[in-house]
Order: sequence, then structure tokens, then C-alpha cells
Amino acid sequence: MLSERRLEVLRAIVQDYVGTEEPVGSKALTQRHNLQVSPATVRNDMAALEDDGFIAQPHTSAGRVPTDKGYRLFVDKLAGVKPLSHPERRAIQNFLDGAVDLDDVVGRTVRLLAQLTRQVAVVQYPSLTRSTVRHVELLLLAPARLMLVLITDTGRVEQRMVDCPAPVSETTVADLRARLNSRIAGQRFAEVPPLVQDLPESFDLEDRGTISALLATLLETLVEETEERLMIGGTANLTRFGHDFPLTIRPVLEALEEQVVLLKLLGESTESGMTVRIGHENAHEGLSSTSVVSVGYGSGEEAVAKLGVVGPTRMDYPGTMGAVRAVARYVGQILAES
Amino acid sequence: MLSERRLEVLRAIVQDYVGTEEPVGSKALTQRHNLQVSPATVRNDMAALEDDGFIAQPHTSAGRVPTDKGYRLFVDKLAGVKPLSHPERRAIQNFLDGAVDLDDVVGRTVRLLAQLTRQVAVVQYPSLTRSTVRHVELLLLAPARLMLVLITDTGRVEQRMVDCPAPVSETTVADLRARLNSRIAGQRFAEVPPLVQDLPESFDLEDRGTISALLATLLETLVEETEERLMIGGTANLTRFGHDFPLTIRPVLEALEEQVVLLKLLGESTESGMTVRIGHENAHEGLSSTSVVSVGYGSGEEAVAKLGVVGPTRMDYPGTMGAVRAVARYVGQILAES
DNA sequence: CCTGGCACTCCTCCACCATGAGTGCCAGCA
DNA sequence: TGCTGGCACTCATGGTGGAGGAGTGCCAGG
Repeated sequence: MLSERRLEVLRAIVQDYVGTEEPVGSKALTQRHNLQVSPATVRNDMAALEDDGFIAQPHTSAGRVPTDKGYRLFVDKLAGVKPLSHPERRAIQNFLDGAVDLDDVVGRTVRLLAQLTRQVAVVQYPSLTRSTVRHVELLLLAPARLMLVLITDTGRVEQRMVDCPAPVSETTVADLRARLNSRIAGQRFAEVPPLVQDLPESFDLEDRGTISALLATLLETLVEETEERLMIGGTANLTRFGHDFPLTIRPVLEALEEQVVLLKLLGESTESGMTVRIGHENAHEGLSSTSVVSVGYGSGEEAVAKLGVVGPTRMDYPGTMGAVRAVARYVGQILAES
Repeated sequence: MLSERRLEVLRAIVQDYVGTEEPVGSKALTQRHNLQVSPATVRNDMAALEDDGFIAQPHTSAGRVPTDKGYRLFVDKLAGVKPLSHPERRAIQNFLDGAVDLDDVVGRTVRLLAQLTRQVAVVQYPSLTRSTVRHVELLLLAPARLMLVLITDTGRVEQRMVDCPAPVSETTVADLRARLNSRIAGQRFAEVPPLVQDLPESFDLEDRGTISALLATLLETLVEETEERLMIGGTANLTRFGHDFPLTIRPVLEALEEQVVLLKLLGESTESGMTVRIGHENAHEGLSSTSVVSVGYGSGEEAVAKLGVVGPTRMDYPGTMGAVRAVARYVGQILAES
């Protein structure tokens, strides 16, 4: 196993490399971090770390650079999550509090994340699948035409037109609205179908067709409109990526343009808790020199969507993780309040 | 004034430079385009063109490169709009026909434009300034907490939270809902403010604070709703920009992230007809080495929004203009049908 | 197991030069 | 007046060849 000091050396290498962007040598290490050993000793440790695949040399007689495996160990064992300062937290809260609707919340979150981490931010809109129904509104637009508005606890609003087989009265609609809400308000999407199944039976025969049509649309919306949307921002930060520009940045931009790729990227992360995918751990080839830090967020206990950042593998993991976690937390609060 | 042949030389320079990305010299010119004169003559013409500011040399003893002024002349006088081929038109139509809703139309348009022009595409959502209010819904979520839902005739739904200064009763809310709808349903956004101005006065003193707060939120929503949204895509094409990468691409990415900048960019163009803004003609500094080709589109005669592309000043203007115009035309058709 | 010493590797920087594309100018010619 | 060929000149580009130096691996001694 790796001795305590070797881990310390690895940590030092990661920290220095993240800071300087240059391969780090044994001498510089002993000076900058006051390791109580000589450069020669550090060199031995480095050789061992290299044998184990945690670091690598770009070429002979150059310093060492962490490998993906090295970053992995760093993230798992050596680094914590750096909490944000109080002023930072305050700023986050103030910024997010100004949001007026869901689009605005997501937009602000993206900008915030990009600014805090100086990386590319990705925020998924709250998913409908795990949401609960806050309210269902029915509007009689024409004698045989209803509008169904579904409001979720995350603030998302879906709306559908329903063509009724027969004209329906305003009182029927009011009745239906009341019953519908009393049954499904506060319920999760998945739990709705059995709760409304017998609803047509309690109405007059002439209205049943309408109610069936309405319910069909409602259920369809719940199931089908689970389509995930997302927003990205901070792509200008890609320019800080490295020296070998075009080749690195191109595939990343391409990957970021494909929602499917991004959704998979966020989706793959574990149900709760923060996920860090480093370099080649990302399935998508274009992102093999980037790391993705993502976490779920939600209004209650459960995560309703994910957010995260995409940056170079050489990133400040503790700081990034701290920012991502903090933002997710505050967004959750905002959603819970609204 | 410039002789016929000099204009021909300028055209040749622009075409060659766009193709090769390299300064073009007199000898190569006479060969590639079969000008019936010697290189020496072309050199004289070039010197004249340079004196007039249409072309420039990166350094002594290099070929010539068009200036912004040169491109301007090229676009205005020398180049037409290259119509798309029939297969291309067919492909556009097929692709756009598959769209299911407005978001999808805009999304597909962006991808299409980016792909056709191999540049960054920007598409503005159809403007809502002419929308009318279909219905306003009020929900009492808590004793002092209202949800305002605004439904427009275009099918858009906006929703806002309103914190009331004092608790309000369900009956007050119902009353308010009825009065509000009878006044503003069917009205255009711009006509709403005067119609609701005196509404608080007809309620009990204790509720006036709430009603004022509600109206403030409503008016705010109407203004925001008319605010233009847009979608961009094809940023990966920025990597084909040039050799001096980071410095060129950075400010462009930054500019593209600011909706305000983009809206101004599109908005500045003339009401109808295609607009080409070349290099420094763009107000925004970060875009001083890019050109913007934009055009209005709409379902009827009138343009409801703009779309366009952003690319290097060294772009294929005829082809780009052709693609932009064609896409705008087809999007207009799609909108008219739906 | 740590340390200092030492030879070795190899990247980076810079100076230098040859090459060649491209120019400006000029004198001659239609 | 306008076009042409010729010619000297400029200057970016690319390749070569050390000098310098950072960093390594290894070894012998504490």
C-alpha cells in the first residue's frame, strides 16, 4: 500500500499542478510544501507513484503530472469539499432570490455556477417524473374546448388543449376542477393514475366522454412530457482550458451541443450525493480530457434534477465541489419556497 | 473611381482569401482566375485598392487581405446571394416539417442554420408584443400567498408567486379573478396597464395592498413576456475560426452568452431584408472580427423575429446569405401553417 | 530507509542562415 | 495613358545547432 507520505506527495503534486499548469518536479515540491524530506526521497516516492499509475511524465526529464487515476485517488481520499465563505453564500442567496420564475431560476443558476467555478455550467430543469402535482387548473375556452394547466411543486407549468366530445357547462368544470385537485394535489405523478381512474363514473353520462378525454390528456402529459431540458453557460471559460487549444476545445463544444450527451452525463451520476467523473471515466469520447462534477438538487429530500460543471481534469476539485454543492442546496431552497 | 478590372481583382482576392485563409499574391491571382493581364498590372491595381483601404498587407512582402471596407464593397456591389440547390431546399423543408412545437421549430432552425453555414447560428423566438391575454388565473396557496397564472393566446403560460402584505380570503380572490378577467381578457399586452389601474379602489382597504402587489407582478410579467428570447447553436464551428485562437474566440463566446448583446445585434438590422454587419461595423467590441448576417422572418408579411449567423469576417458571404434567406423563408412557412 | 552526489536525458530558447514568395519601382512598348 | 517584363529588396518561414537548465535515475554512505 501507499505510505502516508506518498499520499502526501500525490496531494502536493495535484495541488501544484492545478495551480501552475506545469509538470511539477521533486525540488519545487519539497520547497513549496514543507515536506520534511529531501528531493531524492520525493523522487523515490514519485517513481513508486508512477509505477502505480497515479502520475506520469510528459517526457523523460520533465516533472510529473497526475493521471486520471491520480485525480481519482485525490478526490476520493485526499481532498475534502471546500466550503464556501460566508460572503460567497450570501451572494449566492441574494442572486438566486431575485429570480421570478423557473426559467429565471435555472438561468441564474447557470450563470452563478459558471462564475463561481469559472467553468462550463450545466443545469437540468426539474424533472417531472419525481415531481408532485401542486394544482390542476381547468379553463373553459369554448363550449367544447378545455385548457388543462398542470402546475408542479417545482414551479413547472404544462398546458394542454382538450377537445371535448360534447359541450360542457361551467359548473361541471368547476366541479371537476375541485374533485380533481382534492384527489391529486400533492401527489406524485406516478401515483396519479389510480386516483383518477373512477372519476368519470361520478358524473352525468353526458359529461363522461369529456372527462375521459381530459384524463387521457392529463395522464399523457404526466408520462410523456417527462422530456428533460437543460441549460448551459460559461462556455467562454473553455478558453482557459490549456495550451493545445483547438484540439481540446472542439470536441467539448460539440459534446455540449448535444443535449442527449449532456443528459446522459448528468443522468449517470448516482441517485444522491455528488458525483465526480474524471477524464476517461466519461463515456463520451470528446470529454475524455474533462471532468464532470454533478449533484442532484430538489425542493425536498429527493433530487428532482441534476446540475454540475464541466472543466479540465486539471481543476480545483475541492473548490468546484464546494461551489456545486452549495449552489445545488440553495436552488433546492428556492424551489421549495416558491 | 475604381475601374471594372480593379473591382474584378478585389472580387478575386476576396474569393481566394475566403477559400485559402492565406494572403493572396498577384501571381496566384492571375493564374487561378484567368485575368487577361500580367501580375505586374495586378500589382498596380492592388496598390490602388490598398490606397483606397479595401485591402491590406499583414506585413511587407506578403499577399493582400481584404479589409472590412473591402468586404463591404464585395457584399454591396460584387456578390449576389447564392441560391440553395434543390436538394438542399428539400432537406431544409423536410427537417423543419418534423417540428412538433415552437421550441422544436426554433431548435431545429438553429441546428439547421449552423449546419448549412458551418457557423454560429442565432434564432430569436417570435416576438410576443402583439400577443393578447387569454386568461388570468389566481390560486390561493396559503393565506397570504397567491399564484398568478397568465395564459396568452399563443398558448404560452407564465406563472408568478405573489406574497401578500395581509391574508386574503378565498372570496376576495374569486372576486378579483372575475373582475380581472372581464377587464383584460382578449386585450393586447400593451393595453392592459390603464385597464387595471383603478382596480384597488373598488376593494376593501385591507385588501388593497395585496391587489397592488398582484397588479405590480402582473404588469412586470407582461413586460418580461414581451422580452425577446433566443437560442444559439453551432458554437463548435468557432474552432474553425482561424489560427490565433484563444484571443479571437474568447470575446466571441463571451458576447454570445449575453442575450442582450445578441438581441441588440439582431435588432439593429433593418426591418425587412437581409442585413450584413462586417467586422467593426458591429457595435460590440468582442465581435469586431466577426460578421453577422441576419434577416427577419415571420408567418405573414410582417417579420415577427430575426435569425442569423455569426462568423469570421472571412466568410462565404453569398453562400451564407443564401442559406440564411432560405431558412428564414421556410421557417416563416412553418409558422404560418401551425 | 533517507540523503547527497553525480551523470544523463531531453526540452526550450535563441541565434543564424537559406529560401522563396511577394512587393515596389522603373524603363520600355503599344 | 496604360500594360508589361525585369530587377532589387523585404521579410516571414523553417531548419539547424548549440548552450542552458530543469529534472530524473541510480548509487554509495549514513
